[in-house]
Amino acid sequence: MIDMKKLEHQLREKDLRITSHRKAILEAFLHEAKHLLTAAEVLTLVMEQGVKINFSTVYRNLEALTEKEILKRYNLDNGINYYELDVHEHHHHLICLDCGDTQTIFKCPIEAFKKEIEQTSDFIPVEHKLEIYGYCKTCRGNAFPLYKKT
Amino acid sequence: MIDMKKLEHQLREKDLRITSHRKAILEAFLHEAKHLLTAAEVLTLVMEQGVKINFSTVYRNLEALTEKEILKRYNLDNGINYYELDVHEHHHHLICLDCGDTQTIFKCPIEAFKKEIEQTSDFIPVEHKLEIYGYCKTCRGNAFPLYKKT
DNA sequence: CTCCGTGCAAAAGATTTGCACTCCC
DNA sequence: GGGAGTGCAAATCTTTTGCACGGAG
Repeated sequence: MIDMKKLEHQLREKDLRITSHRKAILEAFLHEAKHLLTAAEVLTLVMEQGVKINFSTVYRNLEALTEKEILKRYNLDNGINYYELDVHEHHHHLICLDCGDTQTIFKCPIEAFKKEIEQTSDFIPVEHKLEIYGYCKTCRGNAFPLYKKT
Repeated sequence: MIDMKKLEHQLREKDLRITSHRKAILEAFLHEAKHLLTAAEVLTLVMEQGVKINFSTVYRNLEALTEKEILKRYNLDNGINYYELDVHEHHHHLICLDCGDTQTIFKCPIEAFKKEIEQTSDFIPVEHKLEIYGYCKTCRGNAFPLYKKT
């Protein structure tokens, strides 16, 4: 499993200094059950650890950590960037329309589809963006009155 | 096929007044080969028709037309909203990483996958977001030096 | 001691909103 | 003529950047 020790190792390996802010940010990702976090959420979580931090620092670190493939960035339907620890394994998210919680699924129906596209059209698929929105176990009770959207 | 006459009919039906700006905006969508347009592109295209228009008007109309299901909104990977005429038929887009052009595909590999999720997990899928990024016929020539991203 | 990292403030880019004026129905 | 639609400017929200200072290696 991934822990702070491994993350610090990765930082060193990738020429990123180990600062208290950096550690607090990664701590936030490690301890937050909800996998996907926005910059604002990261800021709050770091603050809650008692670490004073600025938005620039959050953004600059999210950027640096993403670039070094320690975090992975997702631009969801609302246009806001979300981040999670990069597990280096292709996956997608099930996102609850009610509580916003996310689950990860490692099965991907797109790879075969991409081959099909490549063979039947003039387009060369490279990457894809797939998110599935719906209702999680906890919220499905509240869901049914709304359960009519596409 | 969809034309201005039909669009005007839809406007009337949905209690939206037929204004010169509204018509110019829809005209832009009708005549633009590239299906997906940003607010900025719509503004430019309307201006090119010789119609003076303000950004607020563009945004307010894109919003109103989307709400009435005359347009459909997509939030792409870059976090910007794109719009197209709502054809009321489920489809996805192939988006060229080089020139930004989009193709529409009506085949969707997700529906079956959603059933699978519903049966094998506690999550109730409702809708999904899928876009496939790659290189179009025109740009695939330039593509190969870059063709290594996931 | 040298840069990388940080805070602060200001800027940037996309989008929204308040208010007064305009014009469709 | 009444209310939806528009222009303009200012505000919002997310994210980026310039510059001077502070701390990790």
